[in-house]
Amino acid sequence: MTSTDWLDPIEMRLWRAFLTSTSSVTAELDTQLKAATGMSIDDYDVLANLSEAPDQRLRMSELSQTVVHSRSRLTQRIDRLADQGWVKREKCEEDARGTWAVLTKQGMQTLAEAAPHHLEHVRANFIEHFTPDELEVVMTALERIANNARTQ
Amino acid sequence: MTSTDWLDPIEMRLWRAFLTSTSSVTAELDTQLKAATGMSIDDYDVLANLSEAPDQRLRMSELSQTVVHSRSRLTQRIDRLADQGWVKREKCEEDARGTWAVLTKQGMQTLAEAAPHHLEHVRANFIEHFTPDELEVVMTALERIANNARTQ
DNA sequence: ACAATGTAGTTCAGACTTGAACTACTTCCA
DNA sequence: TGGAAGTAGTTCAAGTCTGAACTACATTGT
Repeated sequence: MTSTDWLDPIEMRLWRAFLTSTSSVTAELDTQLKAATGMSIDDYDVLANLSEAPDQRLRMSELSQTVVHSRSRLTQRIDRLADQGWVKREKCEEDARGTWAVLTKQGMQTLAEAAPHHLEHVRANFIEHFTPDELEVVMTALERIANNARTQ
Repeated sequence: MTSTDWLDPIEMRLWRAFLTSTSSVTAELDTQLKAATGMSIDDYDVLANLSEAPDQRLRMSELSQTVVHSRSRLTQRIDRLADQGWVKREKCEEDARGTWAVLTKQGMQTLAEAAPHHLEHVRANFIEHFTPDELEVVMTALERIANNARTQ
């Protein structure tokens, strides 16, 4: 008996494809983004989420959930992004325990410069490999999984 | 203009769902596996791939591709797995530069003990969220992406 | 033959992540 | 109203990853 006996072959192929596609796409995009801009794909993800938030700001705890970082990991990422001048912290008035992570003007500009190049690579390495029908099905399924995890 | 202008909204939803589902599923499974067995999901992945290889062995470079690790990362992972007694290195006769990573008997046993519990969680956190039709479509699409990355 | 180029794997320093412990504030409820 | 329990965020040490530099062997072309 091998370790595969507990998932049938199709299920195992799905799981393997998920693991491999995940790792290789993010590794590839991370390399490209670092070479072009010096920021990692996780840095980009933080800046992009802040850029779309009301007032370009999110509470640390909310941001840590959306980018799927532990609290300490986010603390340290925001430290580094603040050193770069791309993000700043602001005290939260409504809750004295809280902190806002706020995108700076310079961070916004850096993101805007990085975006076209990065999204071109997202398209080339990921989006373009789906037919329109597949895109719809895969999106629906992965959103279900992402939402399930978020609410646990 | 925001960073999303370069992918249409559906494409962006797919990309976000991919990033989030990826991170949250692997984080969740990693936590569960570490609590149950002390090994990480990457450790498991290495052991599982070795267990299915002929003679329970793979060359370092081939293994580094299948688990999507840089060479130095795999070197260090195999160091740790060897410290645990789950894997050993053997010199490669055909190519004196080469090294085999070989699953030990103890590694096989540890994997066999870990597998049911782990795969149950893979099912609960991932597989069960797909309908049979979706499973087929998502698998096909993700395999295409994984293969594309492998051949670049 | 043999030099040039390529491939397999390791090493090392610096960067990053993990997870538990900690401070500070808030909420709950007797 | 006050103290017990919960939440927000940071700190720190130990563990892990990155990427460039390195050793050693193989292949290629002349």
